[in-house]
Amino acid sequence: MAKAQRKKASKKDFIILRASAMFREKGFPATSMRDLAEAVGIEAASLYNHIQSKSEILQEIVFRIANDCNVHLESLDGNNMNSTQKIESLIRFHVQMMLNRFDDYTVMINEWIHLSEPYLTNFTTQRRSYVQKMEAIIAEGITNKEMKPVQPYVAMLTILSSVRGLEFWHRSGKKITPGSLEDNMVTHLISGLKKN
Amino acid sequence: MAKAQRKKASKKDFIILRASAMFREKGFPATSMRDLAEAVGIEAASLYNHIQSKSEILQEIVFRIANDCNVHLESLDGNNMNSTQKIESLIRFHVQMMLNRFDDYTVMINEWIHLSEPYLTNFTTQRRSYVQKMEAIIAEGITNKEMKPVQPYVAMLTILSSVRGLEFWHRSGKKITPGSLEDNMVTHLISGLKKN
DNA sequence: ACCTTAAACTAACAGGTATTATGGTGGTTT
DNA sequence: AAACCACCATAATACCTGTTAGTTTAAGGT
Repeated sequence: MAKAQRKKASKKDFIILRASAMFREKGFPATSMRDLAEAVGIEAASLYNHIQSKSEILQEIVFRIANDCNVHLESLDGNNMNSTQKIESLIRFHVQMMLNRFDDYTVMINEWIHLSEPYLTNFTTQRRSYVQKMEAIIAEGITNKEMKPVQPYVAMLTILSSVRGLEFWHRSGKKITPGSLEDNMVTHLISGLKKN
Repeated sequence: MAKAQRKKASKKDFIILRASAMFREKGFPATSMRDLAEAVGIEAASLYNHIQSKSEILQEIVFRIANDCNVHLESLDGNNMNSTQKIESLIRFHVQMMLNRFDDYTVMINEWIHLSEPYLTNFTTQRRSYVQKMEAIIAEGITNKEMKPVQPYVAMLTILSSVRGLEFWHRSGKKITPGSLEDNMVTHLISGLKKN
């Protein structure tokens, strides 16, 4: 039974894997269950032996990633880093998420709006909490005189949006290594934030 | 006749106006012609007295904005600004586009992928040309030792993506004036780029 | 009063949507 | 050998999709 369950979970995971790639490429509404079924290699109706609905697939993709982001943010609390170090850790974490889990991360960022209730409200609430904590770190950095007196909200937006933009780097054939990409980004965003 | 033509153009513009708002909120594929017709105040079939297809609406929205961006970029050539000033002008232009023509600009950024051929290829070609010119300005700034030796491609992505992120500012109820938003953004992005 | 014209309507089409019901197959457990 | 179960396909449901055809309404010009 344990084996059977493992096998079932793995097929479901495979479906979600393919769905994630298609949702990223074409968007959630433009991806049909027939498209997805073909990519998986079965008929559309057979998908429903493994998943409950199209919506459920999106939920799994989005909340897996969202959870991991929250866990990382919480992990910053214990360490005795200064504000700048915390923000740098945050940038590096998001860049790595974007690079290592490209489909899932991009789907979360671009397709969350197609979540159905109550998941939609749940997500926006979580996100508001997340960005507020991030703003608090920046505000702290300004108080400590580590950072320029910018609006924390604008700085937060700039940082998260820059990571989001890596979606295009991924599509283009640029031959820049992930490491140098990460460093470039940190340089630009952190040195723009720090007081000199 | 001139009057009739003006009147027809104005109704078509009204349809596109409403479509732009709906495409931004729900995305192009998730917006139905019946939804749009209801927002306009007529039946779905009646839309076709003014437009040729759903696709045409998207084309008009996207290429109007794209054209304006190209015109601004070309206008930078004549002036004798240094690289930093050019990039600053570019940032301010895009921020203002995002703030003043929010729906259209956001639709261009998020929904261009749903253009049909040959418009899709046309758009991506135009965009590649645009970003290459922008990278050239940054590369020039690095050669002139105005700017840090970052990868021009990464800096370009960071800047354009940051503007894209203002989409969330617009949704949220933050009470930051457009002017201070623009200045904050320029400060963060330019000072992160400049050599000190 | 008649003709034209723009722009709205209703009805319909051909195809696509997610999803459910049903029945069969092949392998595993009892 | 019998019962079970995961897994797939086929067929069908009820509805939504962009779009076309044909008709009606209303206003403007002669």
